[in-house]
Amino acid sequence: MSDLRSVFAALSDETRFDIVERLMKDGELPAGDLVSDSTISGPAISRHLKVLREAGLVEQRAEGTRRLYAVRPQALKTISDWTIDHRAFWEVSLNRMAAALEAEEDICPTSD
Amino acid sequence: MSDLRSVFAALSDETRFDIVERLMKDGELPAGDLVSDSTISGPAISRHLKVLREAGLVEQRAEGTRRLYAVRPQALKTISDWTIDHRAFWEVSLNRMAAALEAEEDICPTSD
DNA sequence: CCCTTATTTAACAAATATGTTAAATAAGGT
DNA sequence: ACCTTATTTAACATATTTGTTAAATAAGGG
Repeated sequence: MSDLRSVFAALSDETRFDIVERLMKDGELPAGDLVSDSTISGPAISRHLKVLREAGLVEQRAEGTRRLYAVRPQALKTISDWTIDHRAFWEVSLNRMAAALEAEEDICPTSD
Repeated sequence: MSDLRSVFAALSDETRFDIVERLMKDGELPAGDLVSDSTISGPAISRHLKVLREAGLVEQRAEGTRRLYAVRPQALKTISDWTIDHRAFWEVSLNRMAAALEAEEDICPTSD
């Protein structure tokens, strides 16, 4: 799977999305902390972390018996770059829509 | 599923990702054109289009017997906004990594 | 060396996703 | 009304995903 698509696949799952947001907020955390936060089992979290690792969304570092996980900023940049690559399409479209809305207001103004 | 996560889920599939890129490149297209471009069956494409619609990634417009599909720019903006919301995390991290790399170069310079 | 803690792997069941073909629906032309 | 074209829905098989519990692995302490 392409880098970008596997990143999207990884983030489409709620558990994994929450893990990524948590790691961005709190920084590097041991797997155990992510398990305690979650309602699902350790093995399930462990497999989610593997999916995130394989998608390049997180990296793992050993410290004694613990495994510390952190978000790889490059993965976020990959997504950002994709939106930027297509900005010409969507930003222009949104502006045009806003303008059309304004023009409509002139014809049939609302309370605000 | 949250808006953002269902957008990610929709884009994690290659067929759907390709459809979205095609529609951004060429603009509004009838379902039939998307079928002819693809190696998979009409019904399969039709179901992919439904997933994209339900995720808010595309919108459908009827014109006679044809159904014209187009990417909804808001969906792209939703993704862009998410990366921007977290830019403080990933951009700073990347800069720090670049700086660390530079510092290392000073200690053990390479051929370039 | 054994015990505890931290984490992953294995084995399996249930749910979800994706493709296929055949049938249904809808619009338009003759 | 009937036929053609465009698209979707239905029914079904298969593959993938995701959760569970039990067992395996790895590091460190006594």
